[in-house]
This record gives sequence, C-alpha cells and structure tokens, in this order.
Amino acid sequence: MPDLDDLNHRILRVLLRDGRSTYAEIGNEVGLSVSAAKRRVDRLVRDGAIRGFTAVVEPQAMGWDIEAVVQLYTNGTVPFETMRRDLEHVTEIVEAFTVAGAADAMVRVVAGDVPHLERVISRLRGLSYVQQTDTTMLLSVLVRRPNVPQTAP
Amino acid sequence: MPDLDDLNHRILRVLLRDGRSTYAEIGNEVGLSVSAAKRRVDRLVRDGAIRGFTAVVEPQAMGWDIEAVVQLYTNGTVPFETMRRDLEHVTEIVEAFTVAGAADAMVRVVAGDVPHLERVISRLRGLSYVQQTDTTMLLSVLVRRPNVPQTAP
DNA sequence: GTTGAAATGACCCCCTA
DNA sequence: TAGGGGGTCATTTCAAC
Repeated sequence: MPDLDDLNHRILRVLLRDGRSTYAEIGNEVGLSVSAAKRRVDRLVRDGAIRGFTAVVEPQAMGWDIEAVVQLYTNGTVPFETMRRDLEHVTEIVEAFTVAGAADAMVRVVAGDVPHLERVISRLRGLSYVQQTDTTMLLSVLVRRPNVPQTAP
Repeated sequence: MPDLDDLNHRILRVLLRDGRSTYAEIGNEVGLSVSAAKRRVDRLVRDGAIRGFTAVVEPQAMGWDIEAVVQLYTNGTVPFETMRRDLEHVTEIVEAFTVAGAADAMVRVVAGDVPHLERVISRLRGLSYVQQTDTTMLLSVLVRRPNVPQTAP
C-alpha cells in the first residue's frame, strides 16, 4: 500500500467525513472536475486505499449491548493464517490484531448480552492454541471516530 | 436508543455492507418502495441509530503506519466529561472507552511513526489525572470489519 | 410522476517518460 | 508515442418534491 499524494489525502478526508459525498462535492473541495474526482475515487477503491463505504451504526440499535476486548495468550506456534481464519469465522469479532506485549492477540468483541459474551469467550478459549484469555469489558464510549484521523500525521 | 424492528435491522445491514446503497437497492433487499426506504433511513439517521456515513480507509494510505492501544490508570476521581473532552482533543485517538478491569480507560491510537506515538503517549501521561499508562502496539490486522456484526445477536 | 441532480462512460487534450 | 491524468459533454440513473 503506497502512501499517496496530497490530492488523494484530501479526497480521503472528505470521504471520511461523509462517505456519501457526491463527486461534485469532492471535486469542489479538492479542485477537480466531477469526472476527475470520480476517477480518483475509483482508483482509491481499486488500489485498496478505500476498503469500502459503510454506515456508522450505533451498536445498541441492532441489539448489540455489550462490548469487550479479549486478549489471547497462545502457545506461540500457531500460524498467523490459521488464527486469522479462525477469528474471521467468529462473527461477533469486529477487530482483531496480533500485538507486541504480554498477550499475543487482542480482539474486540460485541455481544447481545453477558451470556452471549460468555459463549464467545468460551469459543475463543476452545481454540486449541489459545492457552488463556483476559477480558476487559467496555463501559462507556468516550470517543468514537472513523478509524483514521482527519489530520495529517 | 431503542432496539428496532427487523426491517430496520435489515436496512442497517444493507448500509453496513455498502454505505452508498441507493434507496432503490435498499428497498429491493427489504421489500419496501423507494420512498418508504428513504423515510426509514432518514428516521434512522434522525434517531441516532445511524451516526453517519464514511469511507473505510486503510490507515497506511494516509500515512498512519502505527497503531497502539493505550490503557490509562487514573486517580479515579476524574469526571467522565472532563476525560471525554480531553481525549476528544487528541486527534490521534480513534476510539476511547472507560473499562471494567485493572485500567480505567482504553484508548486506540494511530500515529505516523514511533516518535509520533511517543508524543501522543506523553500527552496522555501529561493529563493531571493520569497516573500510569500501559501501551500495547498492534502488529498485524487479523480481522477488521464494520464496528457492528452483520448477524443478529 | 415529473423534474432537477448525480453518476457514468465516451471522447479529446496535455504532459511527460 | 504510449500512458496517466485532466476536462467536457451526452446518456442513464437516482433523489426529491
């Protein structure tokens, strides 16, 4: 994934702010014609810089009332791809990373209620290479933004 | 935030999959006319179930190459709103929660490089009520999905 | 439904490797 | 001179009333 020129950064910023911006709006903001703006956006999608477009949905609105972060301690020999595939199948996982620290992976889970969360944790503990889990329940949201800041690094 | 009927859940699922779905597409999927679909979507936005629409951008594409989770240990007396406001101002924070566990808050940070991350951590440690921080660097993404599962709880 | 706005694709121009 | 952008215009599709 190459870093991109300033024009593309500005286009991405517009689309982070509003994923349904029209090409005319994007073009106005960054100084391009409608079709040039569309070409750029199509290209960003094709190259994978834009993974897609989505609604930002309040989890409670869909009956997801519990969020937790589960840290996984593994036997250390599990192949990355095996773990990725296993976690992918757990639909309650919205994000998962390998990490540098005490644990080996960190997983963010949403669940409908506490028993549901318990089932998800059981399932994670049932993975043969998972030796231990450490669950932190999330209480209140302090900040929630698009997963990329709107400022420049 | 009320839980919603099945039709709204299905609409949300369509918009999670593609935030730029047209009202005609939504209507087809869930069995509504174009204008009924629009009414529903407008209502979901107005009621806050849909917070907005955004592009899902690969952080590296914008020069954000480092991700970390920072746990904050506080003096325990800081008002929620004070902490929320302080963290809100740190643009490198993409998510922050109060948590039940050893730490008091968990913050997800993106940064351009390691020195940048270090500056962000310094800034967090500089908050008067933050007594200690514990940083976990994220290495690889195993799973990254819209922040709500597409299945029913 | 009708009417205006947006998206899309065809076509040509310019610059540069 | 081929390829990557960019602009303009005509057509189709969508949104809004």
